[in-house]
Amino acid sequence: MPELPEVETVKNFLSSNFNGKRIQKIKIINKKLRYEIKPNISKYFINLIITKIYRRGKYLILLFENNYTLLIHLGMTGYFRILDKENLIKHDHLIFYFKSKILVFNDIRKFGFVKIYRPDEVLKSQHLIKIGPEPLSKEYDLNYFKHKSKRKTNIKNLLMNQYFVAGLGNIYCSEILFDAEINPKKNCNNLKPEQMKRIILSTKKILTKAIKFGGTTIKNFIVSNEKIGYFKNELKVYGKEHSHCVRCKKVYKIKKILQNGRSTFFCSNCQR
DNA sequence: AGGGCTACCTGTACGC
DNA sequence: TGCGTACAGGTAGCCC
Repeated sequence: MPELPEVETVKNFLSSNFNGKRIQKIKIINKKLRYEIKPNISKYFINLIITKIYRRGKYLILLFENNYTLLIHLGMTGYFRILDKENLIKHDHLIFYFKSKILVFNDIRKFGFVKIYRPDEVLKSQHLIKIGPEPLSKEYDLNYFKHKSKRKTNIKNLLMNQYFVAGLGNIYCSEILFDAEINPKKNCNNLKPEQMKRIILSTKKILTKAIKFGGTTIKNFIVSNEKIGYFKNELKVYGKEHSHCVRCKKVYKIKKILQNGRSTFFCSNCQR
């Protein structure tokens, strides 16, 4: 599920609720996620305060006062719930007990994970060492794009590649390319600088707007009762095959195709 | 080397 | 109602 705007929303939600808060107890319900949760996880974090919560790409990093970190990925269906009292449901895997709140990690498909790292190790971990720049940073600019887009694939797959730029997923790649008026099948070797510029600007514009709306709710993106997920109403092409294009107004021009086994949505009339 | 395919897991929607 | 199939926002490891 969660792409950069959703993970950013989760980060803000966790920060506002648990930054500076002390974990009293941790309970593993099911350790078998993508990677096994260390059975001795309590040993690292019990009675310690969360000092800062970061996001890098689609990853969450929780920093504790003893300098150990939790690296968390939500996979496709991972999410957090806050409870007043323990009230578990199917696919709850990990519980953090605070003084007055309980934080539960739930993940139906178990593609997510929770790993323990020393702070000097987490950025050098296999997950973070090779990923590309943050799309909202100054580093992701025309100069970067020119030098790193000399690839033998199409622009959709390039944007999906976390080593090229971190945090974009299947929804936002379609939305970004629609906004930039670029055909997702276009070979990234053939992009003109002017088109690269449009992709960069659209990336920043769409992500910024999506974060402002609290990300996109599709199925499993639940963050307690917070007002989130309203970018779903702002989607222009994702999940809208056979619709008319909101830009060129031609009917039935939103097509769904497969690229690298994933659905791509685009306007076959105005994305060139 | 890097790009494509597949596996991982569970739920849902749909056709028959 | 039930069964089989396809598909769903993710990554990573294998293969060529």
